[in-house]
Amino acid sequence: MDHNSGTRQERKAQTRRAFLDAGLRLLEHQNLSSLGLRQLTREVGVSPAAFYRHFPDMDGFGVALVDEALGSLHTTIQAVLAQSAADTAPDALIGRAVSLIAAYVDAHRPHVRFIARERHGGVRAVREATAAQLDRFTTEVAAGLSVQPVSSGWTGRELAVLAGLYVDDMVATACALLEADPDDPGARERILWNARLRMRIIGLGRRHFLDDRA
Amino acid sequence: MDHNSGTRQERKAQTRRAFLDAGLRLLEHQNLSSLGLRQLTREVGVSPAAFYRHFPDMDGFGVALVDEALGSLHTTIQAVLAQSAADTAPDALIGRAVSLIAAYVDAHRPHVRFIARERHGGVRAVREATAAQLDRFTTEVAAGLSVQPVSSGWTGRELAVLAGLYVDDMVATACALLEADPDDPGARERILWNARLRMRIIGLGRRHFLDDRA
DNA sequence: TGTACATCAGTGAACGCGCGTTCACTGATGTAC
DNA sequence: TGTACATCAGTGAACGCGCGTTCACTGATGTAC
Repeated sequence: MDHNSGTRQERKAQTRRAFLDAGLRLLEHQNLSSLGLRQLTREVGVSPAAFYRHFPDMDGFGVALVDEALGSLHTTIQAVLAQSAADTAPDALIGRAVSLIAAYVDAHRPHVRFIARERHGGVRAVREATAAQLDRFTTEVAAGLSVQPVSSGWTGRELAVLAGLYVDDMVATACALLEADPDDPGARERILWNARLRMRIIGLGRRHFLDDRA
Repeated sequence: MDHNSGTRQERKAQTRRAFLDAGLRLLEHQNLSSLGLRQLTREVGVSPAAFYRHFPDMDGFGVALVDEALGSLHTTIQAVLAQSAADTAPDALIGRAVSLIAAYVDAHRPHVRFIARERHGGVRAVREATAAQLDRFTTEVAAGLSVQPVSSGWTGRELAVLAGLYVDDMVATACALLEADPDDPGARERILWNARLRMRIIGLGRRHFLDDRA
């Protein structure tokens, strides 16, 4: 560790942060289950045994990373949904949502990479933690959709499915942005164009859902 | 190896198959990048060095598994698309597509698990092989959609996006089926109900796309 | 058909290496008086 | 404020272990004559 400052518990929190940052750095190019404890402590600059002062084992470390990566997104999503509730133009909302995803991927690339990689990865505890966070997003989006006039006549279950479709679509777009070839400047724009079209198609289906049922 | 039969090259092919099967078995519960060569050869019942007679390294083994898991799906998808071209009722197609996914997941659970796990996993060669196969699916679905009357007026690019949306949606449904709690008999039906509703929403968006543009 | 040689899938021993975990420890920070 | 004791984040050495890769080998199968 560097010569840190602050109280003992502040120093401890700093080291914990260093573990999380080092983990995200290393996990850009490998799976959690192939990340070694010694490799991690080497990157942090700390002895192997120090790890156990902060996490029970690698699984526990992974769960901490999930909360780190997705925990802060809830408030952001709430904000976008609140804006959309006050807005009538559907295409404006689509643009805003897609921009939000692009900005989040740009600003938190290692976090998104980690979630994409471990969402279906080999560590059960991490899969479950990720699923729990994504379920929360779906619930929040469903709540946001339900207050819009277009949603009258939809059952709660149908709205939940629609919200899940949006969330999965956003996750797919985030993954596509991750894999985009950085040497091809058009790739990114193409993905965003595709993302807007996809949301537009889903939105159209949403608006004509009741006509179809009637 | 057991006392195999056949010519020398047939025996070799049998051992290769045993490697792939053992790999799929072990990869139900771990990542490719944490699968050890010795662990794999132990499962096959062969000496560690034998591995190198069949694959250059673990990455090469992973790529072989991708082709194994997705290669055979193309003909199946072609068949469903051909049926759908001769069919006018859109809901019949949805039911057929969802049933196809459910049947494929049931029959090839380890393959699907492997793809879900390694699609965004830590091995670049495997990610690229998976992406290539899924791109082929998207192209095939786009071709299938383009011959339907509903698609007149759509540009090739728009059709490709729509096909990508369908493919991603099917992958998401397959993953959901994998994670379904086997102790909850209703979970499976709930997922299939959701999948049909999602496809219905997308299909509705598709049908009203041109009205919207006009 | 029988014989002599070539091929090559699988063997088993050996190598050096980095792994996760444990343990008693150190010494700076915190606390009670 | 000063002193004596408690806490606890981080250390460093030690352990046994399984890893990937190499190598010369064996012996059954294949081939040429």
